[in-house]
Amino acid sequence: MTDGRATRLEQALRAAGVRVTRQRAALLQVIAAAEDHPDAAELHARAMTAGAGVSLATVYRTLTTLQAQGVIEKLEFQGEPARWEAADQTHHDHMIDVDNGAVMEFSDERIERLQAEIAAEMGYEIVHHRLELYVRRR
Amino acid sequence: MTDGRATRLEQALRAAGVRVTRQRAALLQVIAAAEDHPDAAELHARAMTAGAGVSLATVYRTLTTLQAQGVIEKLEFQGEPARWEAADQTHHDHMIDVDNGAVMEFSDERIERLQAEIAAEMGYEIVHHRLELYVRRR
DNA sequence: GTGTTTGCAAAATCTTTGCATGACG
DNA sequence: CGTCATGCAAAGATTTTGCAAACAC
Repeated sequence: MTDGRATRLEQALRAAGVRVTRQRAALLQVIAAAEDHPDAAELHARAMTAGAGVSLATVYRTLTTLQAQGVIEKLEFQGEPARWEAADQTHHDHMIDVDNGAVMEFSDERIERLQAEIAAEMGYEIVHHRLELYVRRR
Repeated sequence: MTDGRATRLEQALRAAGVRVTRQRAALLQVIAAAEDHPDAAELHARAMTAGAGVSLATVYRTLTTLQAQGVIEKLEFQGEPARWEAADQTHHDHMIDVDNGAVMEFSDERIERLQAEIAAEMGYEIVHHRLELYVRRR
């Protein structure tokens, strides 16, 4: 079975002048399959396990490229290496369990609205934002 | 004129078993005087300019210590070295102008409340959080 | 074909650390 | 004085980059 989403993505990338190399295709697969939030080293390991020869340098370059294309998003939690997630979902923020490192997603349009209001009041518009809740089970 | 705040802080540190060395006193001064959000290298430079001999390693160790004491807070904006600010103010979040790097502070109790609500609904309590708005003038 | 992308290894950046020496309380 | 802190230099961790060879379109 062919992965429809990956194929569509590849076409979009080509249309944007980004070459879909064997390495990039492999990383797209790995990212699409990820249900967590892996960092560069982890993505590299998964691509290698999947049989795709890719260098870590290429992983980094590819992540930058895919981010510029809006295909993936970069997450930078406190003091950890950057993590990545597919951007094909609806917007959400993250909640991190400080005891076990679990990362959960949540979204709240009231908060989104308030952020936009606050920025507007100060004469700005939001380009992007970052909201992370570091939490503990109660 | 003596700096009342710095003196009180030093007493609190000593009470907590933290020695107030010449280097730490100098850094406390520099941090108290800072009206911006300097990183370790910048704090080091300011301390040196002020005539205090301090090594960069000590600056890093001191920042870690002061953070553990709740005296300062660590800010980690996207892809920059960590910045620091005195913790003696009321809680606030940050807004960063993506065009010129200016960092502004803001606070909104409605957002704070919503965050706590969301965490509670999922069975968690907030240990700390991070909210950054990357903005552009409109 | 030809301009992009890759791999490798080296470098860059920021931060931490081991160990002998110095100094705070 | 005993213990904690400092300085130095070396190491760590993550990410970036120069350059020649390989590849996508």
